[in-house]
Amino acid sequence: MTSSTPVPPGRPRAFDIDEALDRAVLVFWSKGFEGASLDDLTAAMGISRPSLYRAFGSKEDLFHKALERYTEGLASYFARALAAPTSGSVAAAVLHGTVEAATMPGLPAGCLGVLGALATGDESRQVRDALIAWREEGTAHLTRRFQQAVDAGDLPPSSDPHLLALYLRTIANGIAVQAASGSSRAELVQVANLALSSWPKR
Amino acid sequence: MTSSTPVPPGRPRAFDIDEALDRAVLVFWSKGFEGASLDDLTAAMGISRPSLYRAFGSKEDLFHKALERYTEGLASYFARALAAPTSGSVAAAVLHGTVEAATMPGLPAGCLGVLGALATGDESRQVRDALIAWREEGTAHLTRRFQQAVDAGDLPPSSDPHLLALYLRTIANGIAVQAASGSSRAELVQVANLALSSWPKR
DNA sequence: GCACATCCGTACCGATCGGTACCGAAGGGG
DNA sequence: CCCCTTCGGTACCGATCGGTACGGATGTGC
Repeated sequence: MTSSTPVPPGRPRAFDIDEALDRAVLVFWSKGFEGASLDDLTAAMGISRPSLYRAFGSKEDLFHKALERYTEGLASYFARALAAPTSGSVAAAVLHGTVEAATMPGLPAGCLGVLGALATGDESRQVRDALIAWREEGTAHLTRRFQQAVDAGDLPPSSDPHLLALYLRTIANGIAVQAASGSSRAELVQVANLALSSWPKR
Repeated sequence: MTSSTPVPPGRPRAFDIDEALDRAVLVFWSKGFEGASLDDLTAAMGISRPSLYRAFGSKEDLFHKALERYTEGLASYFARALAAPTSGSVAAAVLHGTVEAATMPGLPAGCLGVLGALATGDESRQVRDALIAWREEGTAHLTRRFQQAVDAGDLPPSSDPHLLALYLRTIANGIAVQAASGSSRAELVQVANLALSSWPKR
């Protein structure tokens, strides 16, 4: 059964193409497509620039192959979640899998599929941090507001104001990404209402 | 009362600085900080490159001023929402305001605070679209799965499989942004569980 | 009307971007 | 042993990036 490994002519490749692809996944994941320069990629992959182009075609081709590998690897929880027995267990598996994959120690935070065209390069890190602080400030405002609500008896004493604020921020962030992806206002209003249905009753 | 407008020496500015800032907001909003080139900005603002630097300092300074103006303008719904009478009405005002602001006809979709360091320039539009398609595919899978659940009696017949799928995607996107912003796994697990508490019962 | 300060825009800077021409090296097939 | 094919890296390409030097224009204060 040598047909599965028909030794190609010419000088053999001196690096493991899958291992190099794994390195590329990490770079795109943490820096995004635009933020990942060829120097970043070649340095992480341990190969030269022409080697990258021979093996993967172009930066964009490389990104698509990295996304594919990410889908079959670190994001494979999604496919497994679809096979869960009930809709509730599907939903739980999707969200818990997302949380787990987005917060893996030693790996970039977040999801390549969301941040790939979104994350930023080194040069504008200050801007990115400023925006994180901007969103953080909003969360802090909400936390204080919900603490007042607890104090006023408007929310059950068992409520966690910070959790509620973080919950709202998360929904709002998700809505922003969905809107930028083309979701309609009517759809997102329904999503918002569904998210609000789990709000604690007084 | 001329002290409030002490006519400065030198040649007066030939353009309205606030109007130019509004144009800059739209550019950063739709293309992100890195994706917005100086040519994009100067073309939209109708001023030359040195004029931009004299009036705003640098590209980064301009971004911060644009973010400030966005906060006080199109994102002012957030400050108003905090003043709503009950926590539930705060939450509803925040999410509905987010949806409305993120889907304003004639304005960029999404939120400058989320997409500012995230959106992409023209050059990688194909990559961005590919990622949108990637997330869309996931939503489609979930929709089919939940349709099966309805057919099997696992979900109430009144359930909307597409809405449930979109809801999950939105939460997952928000979780990814939060994770990239530094939220811990423990926090996000709580957020996920809260989101799951509104899942329809059989 | 003259000095001064600021604005205007053209035309340029070095750095970096993604991508490639080129040539020596390393393998298999005849 | 030679040819062919592919891989290796150096050194380069044009384009674009953010940022600025500079000289002419336009206003106020003396």
